[in-house]
Amino acid sequence: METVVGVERNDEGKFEESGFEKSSSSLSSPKLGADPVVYKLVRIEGDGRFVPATDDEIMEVGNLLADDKIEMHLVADTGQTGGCISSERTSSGIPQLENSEGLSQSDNTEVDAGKSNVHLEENDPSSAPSMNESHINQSGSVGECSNPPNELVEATFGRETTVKDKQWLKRRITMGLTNSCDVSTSSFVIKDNKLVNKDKEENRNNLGSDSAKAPAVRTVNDNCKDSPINCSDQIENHQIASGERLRNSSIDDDFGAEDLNTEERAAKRVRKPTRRYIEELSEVESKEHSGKSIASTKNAGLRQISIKSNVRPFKMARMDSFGGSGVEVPYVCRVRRSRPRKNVMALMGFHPIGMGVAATLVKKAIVVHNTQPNNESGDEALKARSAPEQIQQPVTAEPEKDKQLSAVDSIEQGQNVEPKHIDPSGDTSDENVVTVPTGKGGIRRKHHRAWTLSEVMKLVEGVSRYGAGRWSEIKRLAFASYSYRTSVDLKDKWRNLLKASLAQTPQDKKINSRKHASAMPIPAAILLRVRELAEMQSQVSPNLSSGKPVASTLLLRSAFTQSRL
DNA sequence: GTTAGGG
DNA sequence: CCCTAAC
Repeated sequence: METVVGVERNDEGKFEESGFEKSSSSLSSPKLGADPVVYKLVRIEGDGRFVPATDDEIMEVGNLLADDKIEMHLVADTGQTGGCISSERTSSGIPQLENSEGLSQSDNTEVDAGKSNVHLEENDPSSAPSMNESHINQSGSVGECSNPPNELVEATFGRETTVKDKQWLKRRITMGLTNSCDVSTSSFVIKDNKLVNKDKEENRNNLGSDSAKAPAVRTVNDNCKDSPINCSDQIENHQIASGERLRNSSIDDDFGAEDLNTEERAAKRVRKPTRRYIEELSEVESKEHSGKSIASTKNAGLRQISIKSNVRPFKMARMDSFGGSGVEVPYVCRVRRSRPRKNVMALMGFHPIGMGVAATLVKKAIVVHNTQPNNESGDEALKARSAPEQIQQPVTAEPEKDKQLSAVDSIEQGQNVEPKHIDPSGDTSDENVVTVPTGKGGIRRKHHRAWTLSEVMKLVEGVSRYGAGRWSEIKRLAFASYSYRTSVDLKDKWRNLLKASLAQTPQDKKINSRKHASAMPIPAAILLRVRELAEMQSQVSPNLSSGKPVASTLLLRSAFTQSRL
């Protein structure tokens, strides 16, 4: 594939943004400032080397420039997109001439600040070149990011373009523009005089004394800034990274889009796909594409992520000593940190014998390790909680912890041993077991601690007092004695309560009637209260939420004492 | 370090 | 309950 690209350079060979002048035949002779810049047309071969453009090519471009001024106007708009995206390198491997910052900062071009007013007018001699140049500029940068402009570039500035193609192209361009980067004329900074002033002021602010030298192209870029949402949204479809960059850069000094953005975010906290999600996705993808070459240029970015994260788990055996005896413990090392227990346990399942031994031995070890277990210190609890994560860390994991953990896992998995004394956080008033072997071999989580009614009560009360969302507050004040409940736990529990309360109300209380012997039936009164609170909090603005415990708390209390077993 | 949300 | 992203 070969592409014809315009490359501008001054005498030193340094890339500059500038006027337009072709080396061999001058298409137009912009009377720019004192700094003469040569604009060269070159073709870039597949291997990335420059080849001087033939006269034909040059003529081609020239015709285009001459014929389609209006098109060029539009093209300039596309150019903004290019400017906005501005990747570091062109798709063909040449270093990008300028990125948007470069453009805005380049002070080599003498452009009268006032000129920017007329910059976009069709007949302005200086406008055409600079716009064209911005287009060309874009030809590199956009290549990676969005497809339609890419087509445009290849067709238009490739040398094998038929007239017919061009016409089609025009339509494409126009349509693409209206769709992709909606720069409505009304919001055109340039044409509207007031806005122009504003714009100029902005330039001045941003560039300081350099404002007078602000290159014309910057004006073009500013257009994009005025509708960054449209731009960025479009772009994000193609490449998130670029979109992000654009968004960041354009938000900074943008005035119009501020509220739009906040509005957009106010709705809900936006989360980008989690690593797990990506990984899982990549797993699937990699299965599908296992044989194919990975390096197809499109989607290269995404694909790369896939590749990186697509690290296969591998097993290895490790000699570990539990309570003095050496036991070979299968070990899973995944780069990705995620629920390890399942993996480990699954593996364990394949080595029942070894596991058995390990389990028993480990049991000992654990007992030893937990000689001082009965303190309620939150630290202990937290340590115990977070400990399992270490098991998946490669060999570097601290052996002690590791031991302990694998041990716990084995026990869990194993023969229903129920070492209550393992309970890391000691026990509070009414205690339940750490591992609850549910009838058919299912195992409750190690750290699982069923919510007692009293806890639920406290939670509800806390929420009513401090408001949902102030989890740390609630934890600190209402759950001071329950060290094993983290604020996250509170939050989760509240979420569940909410769900329960909402699910329950429509169909009266089947919950109570049903025999949930194991699961603590939450008294309807509490659920009711939960719903009440939820409603309140959703309606009342958060600043009022710090209000009163409300009388119903008392009712709740009585309800609780009654329903207590 | 906290909070929100998905798993 | 865990994990992770957003704040």
